[in-house]
Amino acid sequence: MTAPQQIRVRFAPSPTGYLHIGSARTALFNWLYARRMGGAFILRIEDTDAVRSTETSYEAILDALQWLGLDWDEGPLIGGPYGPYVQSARQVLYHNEVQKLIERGKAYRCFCTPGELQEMRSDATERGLPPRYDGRCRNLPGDEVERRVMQKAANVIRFRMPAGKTRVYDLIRGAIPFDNVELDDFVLIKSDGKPTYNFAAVVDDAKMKITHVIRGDDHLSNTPKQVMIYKALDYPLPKFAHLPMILGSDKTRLSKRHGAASVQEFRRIGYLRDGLVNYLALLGWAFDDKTEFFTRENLIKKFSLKRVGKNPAAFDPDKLNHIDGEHFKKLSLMEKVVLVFDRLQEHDVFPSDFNVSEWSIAELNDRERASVIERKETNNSHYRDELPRLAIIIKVMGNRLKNLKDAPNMLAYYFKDEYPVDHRAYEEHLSNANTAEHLKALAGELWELETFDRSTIEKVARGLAEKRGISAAAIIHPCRVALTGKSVSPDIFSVIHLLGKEKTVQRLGAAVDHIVGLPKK
RNA sequence: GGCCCCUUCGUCUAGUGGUUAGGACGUAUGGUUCUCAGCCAUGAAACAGGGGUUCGACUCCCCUAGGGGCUACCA
Repeated sequence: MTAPQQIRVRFAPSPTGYLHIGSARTALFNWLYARRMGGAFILRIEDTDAVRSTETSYEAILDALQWLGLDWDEGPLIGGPYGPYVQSARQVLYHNEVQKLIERGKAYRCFCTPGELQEMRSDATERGLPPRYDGRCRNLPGDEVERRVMQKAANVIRFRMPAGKTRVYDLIRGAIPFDNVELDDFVLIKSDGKPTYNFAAVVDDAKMKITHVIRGDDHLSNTPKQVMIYKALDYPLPKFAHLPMILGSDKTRLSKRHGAASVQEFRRIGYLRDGLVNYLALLGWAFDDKTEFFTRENLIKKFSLKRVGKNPAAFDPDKLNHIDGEHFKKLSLMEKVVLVFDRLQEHDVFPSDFNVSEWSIAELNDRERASVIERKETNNSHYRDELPRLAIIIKVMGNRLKNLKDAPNMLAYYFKDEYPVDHRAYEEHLSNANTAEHLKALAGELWELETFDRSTIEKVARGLAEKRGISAAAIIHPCRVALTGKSVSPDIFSVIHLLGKEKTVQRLGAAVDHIVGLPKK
């Protein structure tokens, strides 16, 4: 009995842009598999495309992975026994390996120019043949090759594809047959000396002892070529698992025109990382017929490659919102407060000239009060005094605030005088002269209050309605629009309380002015 | 064009020869309420099409269609 070999998987992005949501899903599945199996998750940067690779992108990708919490066991920043983990630093390796192939007659130098190749292809296409390399440099005599290399003639190194068939075994799709003639004498080393993706990936995966290659579906057609390289180099073959693609709502490849497409965009919008991770896990994988909510620990516990599906999945923002919301809902009040607080700061929702006085902390229970006070003392933000009131606001908002991302817009009216306004609500509730009278009276009574807490406010408002012989709703609805700009909000008496006496009276006054200023009908 | 992959409600999916084809998102209706959210109740909504195999196909095979990928000195 040999000890079971350690599972090693890798995520190998090329630094040519932000971390795309599809790549993030690939990274996640690799990470989950590694964590599930007690294996190693390796990060490798495939920057063999000198033109498109950038340093900014490299940093953005690492940053996105860190934010997602997909920590790697070997790779950039931390190194490892099989480094370096950036392909541009592994040149020598590729050359040694390709040298072996040349010596074994499994690869050869090709001196064809891009122009010649282009001609070759259009020629073939014209004659209705598949465009392939015609093999004209396949059997150049050795001394001829040597002579041209000495002359520094530009050349690439091609794989000498043998005739026959190659079968790929995919963990998700089973056996897939390919005919080698379709594979072509593809390029291993470009004329700039850099390896192509197919070659570098194989050498690195082999040298890094990768046991499972889990990657996007778009690589499936590359796999037989890679299998041929493994065989030519006598490398042990890893297992392959090709994940279905993630598509946009129109079932075409997900891109910017579908809205957010990169991890950093979702982060900026305000999604919770665990919400995004949970949603991504559900794209192409399902644990059973009902479970959808997963913490990352549970994901690790339940993940398996066997339950990965074959069909491409369309990205559904609605469902993401829902899953994200489920994670937000599970947060404790203080966790929400901290998150929302930071987010409001990022969105400049705390203008310095907006002060709310005369509200009470009585709406919090003892435990909540203690923890918010502790939080306030340890927070060093300029706006930390807002924390207690924010805690009450979030409590009062309850499940109306479904996602963190909505906080700046939904809560703006509590913190500043410029907030989104629904004009239809104004027309509906703030257009009647009687309403102006009611609101004026309400403002007057509120202004006189000694104790400005929720129950007193409610008593006053309802009492006023009774005195004036109108329904409470006739005051409540206009009041809501006057104070929040919308026709929906939490319990209006709580809103009044949280806005404080001064702001409430001020906004009621503005609403009265608005009605009075309306053209007479 | 060639090769390869994929195809269950609008979307994500469960399902592995015999099920009223299940769940979730979204959506519709009613109830509760100061609005909304929530909650409760009730709906609508799918096996791409056609051939086989079989006593019996969503499930197995073939074809067609549609979508996707590869076909680069991109990854």
